[in-house]
Amino acid sequence: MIKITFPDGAVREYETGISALQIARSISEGLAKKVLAASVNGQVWDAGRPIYQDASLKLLTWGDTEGKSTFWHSSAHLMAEAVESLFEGVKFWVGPPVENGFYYDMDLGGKQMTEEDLRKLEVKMTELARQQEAFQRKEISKADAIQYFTEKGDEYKLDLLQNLQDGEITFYTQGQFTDLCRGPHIPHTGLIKAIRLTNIAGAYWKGDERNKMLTRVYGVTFPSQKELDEYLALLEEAKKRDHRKLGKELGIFTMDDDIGPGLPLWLPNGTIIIEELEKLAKQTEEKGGYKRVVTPHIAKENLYLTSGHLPYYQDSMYPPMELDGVKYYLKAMNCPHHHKIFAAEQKSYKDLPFRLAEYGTCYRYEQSGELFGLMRVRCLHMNDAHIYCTKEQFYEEFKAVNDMYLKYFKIFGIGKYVMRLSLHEPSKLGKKYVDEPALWKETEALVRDVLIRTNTPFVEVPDEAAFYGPKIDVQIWSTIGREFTLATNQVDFAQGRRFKLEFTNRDNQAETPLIIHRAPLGTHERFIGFLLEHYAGKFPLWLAPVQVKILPISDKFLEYAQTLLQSLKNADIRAEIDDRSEKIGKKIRDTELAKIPYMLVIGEKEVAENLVSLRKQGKGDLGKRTIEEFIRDARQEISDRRGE
RNA sequence: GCCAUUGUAGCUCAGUGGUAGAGCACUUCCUUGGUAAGGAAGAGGUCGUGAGUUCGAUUCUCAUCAACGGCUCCA
Repeated sequence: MIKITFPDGAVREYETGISALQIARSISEGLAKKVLAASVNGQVWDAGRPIYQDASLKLLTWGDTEGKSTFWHSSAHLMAEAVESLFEGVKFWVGPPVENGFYYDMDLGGKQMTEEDLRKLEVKMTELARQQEAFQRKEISKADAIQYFTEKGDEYKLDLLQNLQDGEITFYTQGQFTDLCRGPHIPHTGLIKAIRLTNIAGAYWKGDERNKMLTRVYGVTFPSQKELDEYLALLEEAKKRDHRKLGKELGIFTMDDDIGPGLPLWLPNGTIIIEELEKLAKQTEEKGGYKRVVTPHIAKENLYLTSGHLPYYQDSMYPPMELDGVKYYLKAMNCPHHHKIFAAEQKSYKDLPFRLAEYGTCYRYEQSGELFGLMRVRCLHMNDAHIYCTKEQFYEEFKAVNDMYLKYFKIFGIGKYVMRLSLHEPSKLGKKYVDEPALWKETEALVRDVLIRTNTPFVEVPDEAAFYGPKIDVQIWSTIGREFTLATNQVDFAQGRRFKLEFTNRDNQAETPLIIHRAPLGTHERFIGFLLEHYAGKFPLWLAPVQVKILPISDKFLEYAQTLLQSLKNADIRAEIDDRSEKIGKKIRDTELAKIPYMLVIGEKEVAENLVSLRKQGKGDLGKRTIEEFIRDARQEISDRRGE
């Protein structure tokens, strides 16, 4: 007999060799039907695998992350089985679960897969699932495994086997399909009730662009049709919040073939948002002791040779234009320009920290396949600043930057974010990173220290630093689940020396400052793209391009509307009159759809009483008040930069 | 940059080897209506661009550009 400890602390005895599935069945048949896998002593196992020793046990179902990923992993195998039956000679690479479903990479031997094939595969998968094929685990020796795949002529699985040792190799078989796999899997394919293969994509073998391109098929499955339907509905919702769609509908930005890929044109509404964001940044930076500067969009080649950017990033800079035998580049970053401003006047330790801020326009020739709406563009406006400070000042400065991030997150209601401490990879010194091992260690420790001392939660990620120093990237998620890097906060020990930046210290010695690069609001492009999805286009009052729409019941009241408009304009509130000869219902509907925060409905009664009827977007009628009252409240809401 | 898909009116989309349609938006007229769509008429496209096949191409083929989905990349 063995002792099994359950998550609630209960301990029960079972016969040696009992499986999690049998235990579940002993509790209830209903539970047993839902069990997908089991966590045995913290390890995820097949639910049907016998347990021979005392263990802690957690039954995993659809509600558990591991249960879900096991389900999707098994679904990938089911898909592979279907693919094998429809595409003879297919060879598989890997098929893991992902955040929303699974994929399997495969070599179709020159054959092409189409959307129609996906539908056929879905049918085949459903058919196979109905047969309730059990997933059978088999431990196998490396020699036998190699023999199996050699006979099959599968070089991909043989490649995988190279890195595996005897004793850790297992095969899983369901129906006609056998795969090298460490598992675990769900008990049988019959649990997979709803199947949707979502798309076909290319993916480099082992993620290396020098390798062969494999075919990757993505899919998602569910234990019931209802859940699939809900998932599809969610995708529909996400589509409506897509910043590219909203950006067009709300007149924020546009792209034009004649301008060029990745070069957005900011429409008047979008420009208002840009100006409001810059106002916020200027106010915040003013308080933080930053000085504003403006620098040119181009510079001589030599500047980027000095900074060290050119050898690292030449391919992603627009090619140079040559004038009088000198090459000029469009700037891809603002730092070298700011360094030159630091160097323009003699500096003493009394001038430090020296903080320069600029909403700098940069041009980056991003690979064509990288371009993505506003999120990834070739012309960007960066909320950039550089802080030149001593090592002693570093902690306070870095902390102040961190605090600034948090202040912004509060204003914009960004609740979910992850700070990623990006470190260098020692083996790539001199290639991807500046070859200064001691300085890397020192600055990485400095940054880690700030995060720890300020109790900032963070994760460490290796091999993601900038070439000149470690950095903190802030990862955020838009409400439709899109993940991206918003802000970045970097330490730079390299460029100060390269530019021979110096200040005179207390001992009358020349010293090189540390440089902090920071961009809490990222770029206008990415941030506004994010905000569009974050707010679903319903901007808070302070950001809304049009804040108030005046809706006269009929054009008899246009004159009164004009006096209201004038009052609003005098109070710096962005307002418009809907002077079309439409019914009030139509005017309200159009204003609601344009996501304008406030509507002032005026008719005979309002004119007689010298009032306005206030209506809030999405909330409906709020009743009557004087225009002065409305202006007072609206101005307060704007100056508070209120989110809701 | 690589693999796959898509490109028709301002927007969303239908359609065809014989030089194109809907809804919304737009213009004009009628309507002056009280909290999410009043009515009528009209204007608008050399079907992404270039070449080829064909008596004839928006439709078929190729190339090219762009967008979208991934991969790789992101100072």
